Amino acid sequence: MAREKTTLNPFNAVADSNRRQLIELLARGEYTVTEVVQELDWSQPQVSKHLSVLKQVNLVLERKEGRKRIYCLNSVALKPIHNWIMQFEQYWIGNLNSLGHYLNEIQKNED
Amino acid sequence: MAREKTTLNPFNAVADSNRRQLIELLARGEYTVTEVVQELDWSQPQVSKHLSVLKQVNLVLERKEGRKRIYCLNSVALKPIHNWIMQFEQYWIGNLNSLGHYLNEIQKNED
DNA sequence: TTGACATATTCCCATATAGGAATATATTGA
DNA sequence: TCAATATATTCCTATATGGGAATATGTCAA
Repeated sequence: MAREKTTLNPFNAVADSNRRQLIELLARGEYTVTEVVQELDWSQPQVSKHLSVLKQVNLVLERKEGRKRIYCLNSVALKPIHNWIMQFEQYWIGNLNSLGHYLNEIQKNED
Repeated sequence: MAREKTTLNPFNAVADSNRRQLIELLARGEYTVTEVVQELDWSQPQVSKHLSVLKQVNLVLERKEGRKRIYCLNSVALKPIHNWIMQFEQYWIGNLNSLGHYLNEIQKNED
């Protein structure tokens, strides 16, 4: 077997750092392919291809206007990642917050 | 070029659904390779290889005990994903929360 | 030392990229 | 119709998988 397809789900689509950068850009508003090309200094096919991957996992919305296509982030499609990562949030709160850690220790000693 | 290495960062390591499942298991405590094999019903090399990837991005901690190796989740290594995803949380709160949406509409009409 | 157990590593292969270059498609305006 | 603009697609290649099978490494116990 090979790796899972990048178009399988947001986890795979977002693994690529260029696509994360593109997502961050599109979070700021609507962009034309040409505008993305100018903003990120990528080649035009590179932009179109990355947008295509994001479109296939519903991470971007596409709108036609004349010969232009306008893209924007569909942030809701990031929720699966959010939901998955949130189940681990509890684990590092106790580990990193020194006050919390201190309080936990006190509580332990009170038992 | 090819895809980014799975061992480049947690984003790439976590893209694989099997590794996400393994992470969920290890969040529940300490596991031996053999115990993971039994729990997930994977082959032993498969488990060792996936653990190796997770180890290289610091997502698991490894401890030796006799001929056994005991692994557990290093949840803090998930924080980069958490941090990245949190910057988009604001966008779907307004979109999904119907009360929030309702209030936003009211506010609009007041202008 | 030897055998059994626990784990890691190597070898192999089908598969899927990402990016560059070239080209195709679609739309507009003259 | 034709040229220009905007975007998508195809072709190519180097690279990196993930899993199975086989094997190597390490450690214990008798």
